[in-house]
Amino acid sequence: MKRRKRATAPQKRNADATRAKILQAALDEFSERGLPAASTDDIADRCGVNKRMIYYYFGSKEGLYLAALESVFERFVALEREIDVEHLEPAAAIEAMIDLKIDYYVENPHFVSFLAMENFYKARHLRKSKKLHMFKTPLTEVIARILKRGQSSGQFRQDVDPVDFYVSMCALCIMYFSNQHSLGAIFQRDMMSGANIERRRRTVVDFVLSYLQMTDGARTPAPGRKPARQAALVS
Amino acid sequence: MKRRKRATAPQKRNADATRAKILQAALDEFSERGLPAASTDDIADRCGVNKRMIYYYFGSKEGLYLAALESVFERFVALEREIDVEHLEPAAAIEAMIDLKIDYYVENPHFVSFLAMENFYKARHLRKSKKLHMFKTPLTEVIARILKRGQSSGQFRQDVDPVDFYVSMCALCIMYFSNQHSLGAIFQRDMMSGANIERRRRTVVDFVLSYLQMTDGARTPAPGRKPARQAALVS
Amino acid sequence: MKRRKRATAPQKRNADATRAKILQAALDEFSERGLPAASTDDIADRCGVNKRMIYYYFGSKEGLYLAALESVFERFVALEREIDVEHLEPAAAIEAMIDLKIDYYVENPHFVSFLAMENFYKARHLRKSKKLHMFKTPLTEVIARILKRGQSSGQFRQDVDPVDFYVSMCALCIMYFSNQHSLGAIFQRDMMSGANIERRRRTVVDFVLSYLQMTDGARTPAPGRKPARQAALVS
Amino acid sequence: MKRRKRATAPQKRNADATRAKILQAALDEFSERGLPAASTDDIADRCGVNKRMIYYYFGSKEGLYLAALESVFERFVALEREIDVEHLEPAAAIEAMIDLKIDYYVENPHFVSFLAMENFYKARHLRKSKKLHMFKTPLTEVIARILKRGQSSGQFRQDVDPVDFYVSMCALCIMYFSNQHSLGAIFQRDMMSGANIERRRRTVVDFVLSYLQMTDGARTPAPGRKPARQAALVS
DNA sequence: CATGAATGAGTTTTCATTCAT
DNA sequence: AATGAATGAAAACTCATTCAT
Repeated sequence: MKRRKRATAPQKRNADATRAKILQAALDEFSERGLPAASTDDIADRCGVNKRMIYYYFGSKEGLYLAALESVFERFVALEREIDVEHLEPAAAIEAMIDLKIDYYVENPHFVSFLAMENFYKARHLRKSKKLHMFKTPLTEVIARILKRGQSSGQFRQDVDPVDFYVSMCALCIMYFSNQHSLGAIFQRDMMSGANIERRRRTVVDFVLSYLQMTDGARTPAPGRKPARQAALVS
Repeated sequence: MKRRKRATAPQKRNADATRAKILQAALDEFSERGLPAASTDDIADRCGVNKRMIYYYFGSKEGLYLAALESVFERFVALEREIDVEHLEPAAAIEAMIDLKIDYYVENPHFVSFLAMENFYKARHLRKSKKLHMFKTPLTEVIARILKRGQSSGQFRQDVDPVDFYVSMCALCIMYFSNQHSLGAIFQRDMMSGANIERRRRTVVDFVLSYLQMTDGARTPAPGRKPARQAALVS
Repeated sequence: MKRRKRATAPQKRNADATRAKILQAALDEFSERGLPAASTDDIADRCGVNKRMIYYYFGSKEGLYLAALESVFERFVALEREIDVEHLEPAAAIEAMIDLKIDYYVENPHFVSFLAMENFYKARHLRKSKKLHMFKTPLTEVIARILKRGQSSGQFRQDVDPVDFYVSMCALCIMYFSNQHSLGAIFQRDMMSGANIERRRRTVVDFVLSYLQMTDGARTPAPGRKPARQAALVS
Repeated sequence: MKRRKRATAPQKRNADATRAKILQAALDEFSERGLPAASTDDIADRCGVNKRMIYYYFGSKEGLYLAALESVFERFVALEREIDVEHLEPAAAIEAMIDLKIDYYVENPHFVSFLAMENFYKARHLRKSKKLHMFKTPLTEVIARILKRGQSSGQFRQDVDPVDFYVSMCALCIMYFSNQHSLGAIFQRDMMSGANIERRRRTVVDFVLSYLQMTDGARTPAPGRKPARQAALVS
């Protein structure tokens, strides 16, 4: 049904504004419906801009997706770059980072969606991005410094790989949000209630600090452990 | 990407086999391309079955997706139901469960994909499933029993919520796999190498047991912690 | 979605019964949805008979339609053949025929539907019927005899063509029913209420008898009448 | 019945013309084949317009059907609105209206087809039309005024309901055309020959004026009339 | 007689993209 | 810079009909 006349008047000639509007609409559309289901018609409708402009500014639907993806990652690493925890106690610094992440995921569901989507597509587009090198999360370096401080003061265990540690911390923070819907459906909980999010935050902090403060080798090893089904891992 | 006239001979009349073939092809197609991008033409071609049969057996593309989703979850909970760790030491039992999960994710990338996809779509289809009640992971109960054993023997801390704990364990296990591509691209690592997977496995076990074995309140609290930006959580 | 197992057990071998069931279902389906929209699947479902049987007994969907059409017309002319009005006064005989028709249309909406449908399709199938000759309505002859009686007694006008008269009588009776939905929508009336049908019945009788009882030429002629736009009729 | 690649050159950009072409083709296709059998492919081919344009302008096949239906009705009531019979003698005015109708049906078989089709579908689409209120035929008011004039001059009977009368007049006019094919097949006549149409016209005028000019109660009542099978009408 | 499974052609509809202004 | 109109390919889905048992 011939899309009803937009209410808005034809665009003033304003390249930056138009571009920005399209990008914002793309962020919404892609994170709601995913790359293949997103429609250029809908994106144009969402922002009251002529569909042709998408091609003018972004070349193609995929070009627009890439731009949206990059913008999402840029904002994210920009925030991580801003954090200043060097003046805090090591444990407090770790907590601050966990807070940062959790707050970010709560407030930026777009990021969570794009990250999941992009992983579903095997990071096909992310890898194509010329800005990929900019997305190396700055936190790993911050973490490295904090770990060092905590280790030299004896608060933290010694054998921690920063990247591996970062992944663990991240996993504890993000999976709750990225998988909120299946968890919610299966456990019949509203994962996004304030109380549940706070509980999550405390659990994450507890997990991470427990790990860091555990004296190396102090924990009871599981006796007779063998590297389960190692064969399968070769593939 | 062209299709057209299958060369294969007409199907033998065998309802179960045909249904199963379609389902398997759907598993592959959906987990590779996602629900909207998956094509019924391709699914039919993949399994050499007339496209019409998809509608005969599953009613619609979405019906087929739901059937595939359910089959993926059924297999998963079936495995979790089989596990027998009651005879193991609590710590060893926990390790065994982590092994089970990690091995499963390594060997069943379909599951990881479907889970991510379904969450992307806000569990829209999962919630529609009449089998949803069957997907309540049996592990939470196993975990509850093991925790109790570990707690009464004094090995484990007291204040552990089984569901919350399950989510954490799960997060540590699965996020590495579900996000392997973005992590791999950003950190320039092959997350699926045997060595990396083994390292991951050890880290997860370490995280989880550290948490469980930490004496309650023993870890240094981050001084002056306040419930960061609680306001934002109200929404 | 693979049509759910019929509740009924597989058919007993009973040719006539099966044929009749299919025919009845076809009557319903065709008169509800029309020939092109009717589906053999639905017809089979409606009567709990295997779809293949439609082809066994009727050859094709169109063959079934023709059989349904013929059955509808056969029942109709059978009724008209039964009527006995020879013993009634001419006017009463006319009234009896109008009653017969109106009652029939009220009670057999299938007939009204099939007649409209078949006319929409330019009587394509009716003309193909080998039974067409049987459908020459017997009423025209009954009418001819009654008119003669009424004319010789001086009650009825002389210049009446039986077929033309039959068409008029029929029009007054059936159009109210065949067009009930557009009339109902436009005039916001429930054409099928008992009161409205009765009013219709009286009006029809009034129209028909007024016409028949009018002395030839008695009515005021419209002065200066010319055969409006005759040219257009050539086409 | 094959289509495929139009040979025609791409359309000039002219929204109104394209829309109009599609609508005209739809009028033809729908009135020839009916809503379900009509094909958007054929409609596009008929008017040399890209099939996609049907959806661009009308949203769906059903949207196009509704637009066609509305256009058919609009033209019809527009004509009825134009008629000016106030200056004619009452009887002549009635004749003029009958002429108008019959001429219209002869020249606009589309209207007859759409009306029959829409009634077959229980006025489903007509009722959905936002323009339904515009289709209340203006003739009923014209008729009311003429009847009043004829009644006060003593030419016409007193007890005439305008809507009921309109339906009768309409029935006498249209049924001959809407049912021309079954009547033609059964009576072996060419209903559309000029002579037959003229005879019809005279009969209709005769019927209608006889009814109107009949002195109330003057006609011989059928003795012992009882409201035949009234019970059946309750339902 | 009766049936469930299978087929291929055809249908509406959607979509990213480009044209002409 | 911006726009409404136009396009062709491909998508999901439907259907009458036939096969094999």
